[in-house]
Amino acid sequence: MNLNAPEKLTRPNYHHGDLRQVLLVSAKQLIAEAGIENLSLRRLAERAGVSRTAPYHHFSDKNDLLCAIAAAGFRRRHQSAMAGFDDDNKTMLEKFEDYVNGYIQFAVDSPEEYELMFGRSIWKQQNSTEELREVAYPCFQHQVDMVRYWQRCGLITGDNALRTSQVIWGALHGIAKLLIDGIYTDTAQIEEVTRCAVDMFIVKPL
Amino acid sequence: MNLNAPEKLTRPNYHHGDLRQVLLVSAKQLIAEAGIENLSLRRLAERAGVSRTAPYHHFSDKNDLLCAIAAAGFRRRHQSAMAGFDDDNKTMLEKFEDYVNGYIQFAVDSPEEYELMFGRSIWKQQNSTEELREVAYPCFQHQVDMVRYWQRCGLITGDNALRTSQVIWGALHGIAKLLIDGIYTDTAQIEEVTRCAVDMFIVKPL
DNA sequence: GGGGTATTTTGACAGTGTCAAGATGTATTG
DNA sequence: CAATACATCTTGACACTGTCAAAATACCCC
Repeated sequence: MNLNAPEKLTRPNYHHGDLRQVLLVSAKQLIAEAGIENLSLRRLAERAGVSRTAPYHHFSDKNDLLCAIAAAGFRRRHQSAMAGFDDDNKTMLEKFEDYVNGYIQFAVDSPEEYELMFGRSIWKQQNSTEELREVAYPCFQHQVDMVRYWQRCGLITGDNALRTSQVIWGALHGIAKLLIDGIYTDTAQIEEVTRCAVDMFIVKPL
Repeated sequence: MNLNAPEKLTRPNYHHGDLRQVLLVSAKQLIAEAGIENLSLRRLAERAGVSRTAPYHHFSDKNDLLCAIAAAGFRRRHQSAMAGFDDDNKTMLEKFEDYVNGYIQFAVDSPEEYELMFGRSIWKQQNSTEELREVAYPCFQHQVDMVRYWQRCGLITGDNALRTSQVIWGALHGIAKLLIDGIYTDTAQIEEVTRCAVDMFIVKPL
């Protein structure tokens, strides 16, 4: 019937079989290549060898897809952060340093994924999926727990772990954003800035 | 000729006369109402009572328009920051507190404008106009100068004003972003968070 | 096999930014 | 004053976008 249907040649079955997963990894690739703002469902479908509206049977929305990608990112990030913190061979200072460095490095290494995970598009005005929230909140909570630990160790001042954690996370988030959004243009200074951040937050030994 | 041309009725002259300015203020309104992502040149033109492509004779691009709006925002912000800092009736601590509070307040009061000014869309990959850069960089530089002042006063530790300023600005930027992007959902805590930030950055009196 | 459901497709609609050509004013110059 | 140059505005068009409705196709269970 339709002679201009190359996808039918590359795909033996009418049903794709694993479209949801393929869309997710393909979207991640597309985002890494061209940025979030250049991700379109249509191009995504084309890459998967599927019609324009096929994705809508696996994701209710474009926003739904973005939330799913972000949720995967949070899972990955959370595991990495926990692994770094639970390493008993490290001193508390090393743990803090690694946390700071790891946070910035994650953002710099995958700026587009970071932008998606912490950007406004999926968080503003009830856009976030329940799945996303369920994955992200433990991630946020873990940061508070770590800060509480460092406070009890005496590495960080203050007694309100939540507030302190909000400021520290804010600093890391802000530095990361200013870097990957192109405002801090000199990315060679990353190491110096993070070191300065660590110095400013820890209690100085006399 | 064209009977469906209501704009011709509301506008006596063929030439608008002040379209560039009207577009700027109209765009600012539209952004404040519906957010940056909902700003379209077409709706903007419609509001100004002008055809879709008329704006292109005053702004080469949508990006060009956004940069112009952001530049105006930087001018406003810069003046406000300078006025607050040059007030000789304030102690250095009060100046710092006012700077921090003013920064967060500016972002919370006009989240969409803040998003535009410091968002990636106009800064990433050579998107920024020369006019924007010329207005914004003094704004950034002023923050470094203030930090240097506070360091010399002994209010803030460290000897590298640039690095310290980058961390402090990062913290303010990050907190602001987490607030206005909807990740810190509890906006009632704003005051507490900013106070905590001030406490963490200043040298504590014994 | 038959009916129900999940999946995919085609068609369509309302948007978007932006380019090319033409129309209409204003300014300047001869 | 007339003619020419220039700025400004408009219409038409193109290639995109997200998303809905309806039809087609394949899979699954009774």
